[in-house]
Amino acid sequence: MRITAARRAICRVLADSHEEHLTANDLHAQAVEEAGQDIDQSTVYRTLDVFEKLGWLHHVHLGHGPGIVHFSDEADHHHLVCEQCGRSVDVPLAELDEVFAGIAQQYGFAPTSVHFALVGTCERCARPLP
Amino acid sequence: MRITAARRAICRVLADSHEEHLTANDLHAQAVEEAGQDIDQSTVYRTLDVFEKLGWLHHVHLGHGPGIVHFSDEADHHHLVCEQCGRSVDVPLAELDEVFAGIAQQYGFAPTSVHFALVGTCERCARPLP
DNA sequence: CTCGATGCAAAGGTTTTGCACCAGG
DNA sequence: CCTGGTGCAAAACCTTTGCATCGAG
Repeated sequence: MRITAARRAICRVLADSHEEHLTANDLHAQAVEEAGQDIDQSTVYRTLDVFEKLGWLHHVHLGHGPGIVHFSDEADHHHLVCEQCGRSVDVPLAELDEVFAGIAQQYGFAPTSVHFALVGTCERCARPLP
Repeated sequence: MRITAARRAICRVLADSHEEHLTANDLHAQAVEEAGQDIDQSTVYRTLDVFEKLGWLHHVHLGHGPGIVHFSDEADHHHLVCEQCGRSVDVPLAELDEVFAGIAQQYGFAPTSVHFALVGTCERCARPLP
C-alpha cells in the first residue's frame, strides 16, 4: 500500500467532506485542487476501488447517474431520495431493522445493503404549492 | 399513437415475457426476432419511454448495470436482490407499507417507488457450504 | 398529405482497461 | 531496484439525441 500524492489528496478530500455526497467527479476535481497537480480520473476510480475493498468506504446510488462515496462508518443509514427535488434524507438503519428482520424471516433474504436509496416524495414536494 | 411493426413486436415480447426481468437489450433482441426484421435500439428505448409515460410499464434497477422492464400491474412489489448470486425475490409492497408509513411520519418522506431494489443476501448464499 | 415513428450515426455520461512509464518502499 | 501506482488514451457500457426519411392514419 504505497502512499502517493494522489492518494494523499483523495484521502484529504474524503476526510474534509465528512457528510457530503461526493461523486467520483467531485472527488476528482477536489483532489486535483488539493494536490495542486493533475490526477487522472482513472486513478481516482482505482483508488476508490482499493479503499472500498479495504472496507474504508462504500459507494451508494441515490438515483440515476453517478454514485456517491461514503465512509463506511457513516454508512449505518439508508438514503431516502425525493424523486421530485432530488434532496435526500438519512434514515438510521436501526429504523429499518425490524422490517428487515421480518423480511429476512419470511423471504429468507437479509437486506444488508444501503447501496441503493429508497425513492419517494418528500414532504415539501408532496404538499401542493400554496 | 401509431401502430407500427416495431411496436407490435415490442408489445408481443412484453406480453410473452410476463414474469421475466427483461433488459432493454433482451427486449431488443427478442423484438427483432419476433418482428423478423431489424429494429433499432433507439426505437426500443423510445417505445419503452412512450409506454412508461402512458403508465403501462416501469423500469426498475436491480443493481448495477441495465435496468429491467416491468408491467405496471405487476409493479406492486419490491425486489430483493442477492448481492452474491444475483437472484431476486419479490416482496409485496403491502409487506412494507407499515415501515414506509412510519418513515413517512417521522421523516416527512413517503417512499413510493420500487424503482431501486433492496440489496442483501439470500438464504442460500448466507448459509456456508456444507 | 401530414406528422409521428423509424433508422442511422453519433454523442452523452459514467466507469473500466491496456500499456508503458514513473516513483515509493 | 522492483513492483505497485500513475497518466494517457481508448474502450466499454447503457442510454439519449439530431436529422433525414418512411409510412400509418
